[in-house]
Amino acid sequence: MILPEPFYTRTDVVTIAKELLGKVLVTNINGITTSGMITETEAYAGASDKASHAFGNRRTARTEVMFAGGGVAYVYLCYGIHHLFNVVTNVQDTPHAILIRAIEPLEGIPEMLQRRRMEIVKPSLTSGPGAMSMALGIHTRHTGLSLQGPEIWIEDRGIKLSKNKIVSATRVGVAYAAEDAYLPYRFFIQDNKYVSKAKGL
DNA sequence: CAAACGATTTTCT
DNA sequence: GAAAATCGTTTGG
Repeated sequence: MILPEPFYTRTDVVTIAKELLGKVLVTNINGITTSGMITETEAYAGASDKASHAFGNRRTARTEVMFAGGGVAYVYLCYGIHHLFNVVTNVQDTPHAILIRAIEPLEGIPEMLQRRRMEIVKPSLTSGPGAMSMALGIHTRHTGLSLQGPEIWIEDRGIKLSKNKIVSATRVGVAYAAEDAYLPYRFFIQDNKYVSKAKGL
């Protein structure tokens, strides 16, 4: 089943980040369906989180979509090339978001390989936020889209993860965020090959 | 209007 | 393991 809007509009972004592990992210772009199980996420707690683009309720053209109610996509460009896919959570005017950092490929693997210009499947296909977005065909033009489909959505396929498989750690690439850089807001599935190897621990 | 920066990835040593 | 690449967004003049 597709995760309904109330799943996203809850107020505890950390809880939602943990629950997204094991769910399936699906895209249908230009008629091509690709999907994968979410293996790694990071929570960004809006106004009170120095690592968030919306820290202190900073509103710009780019961050505006985070101020919408939960259940929409926030896609932005980093380092000029990488499209990073986030899920907006919480209620309207509270800019919380969850960065999806890695997935384990399920459907449309040939298409993902083609988009990444790779020939064989290996963990680098979808481990890491920029790589994952490219494999799924996610583009900044998809920012603001509803996660109820028809182009991007997240499904619960009944995958159960035992709690000791969920590991928390510090977030990646947020050293500039001072004390908030040490918050354990990164979550991933232990022993899964499709978790980004980026520095972080 | 111009300059600096980064929630990363890839490639080379 | 370390360093470079690269451009939209943000910030300052």
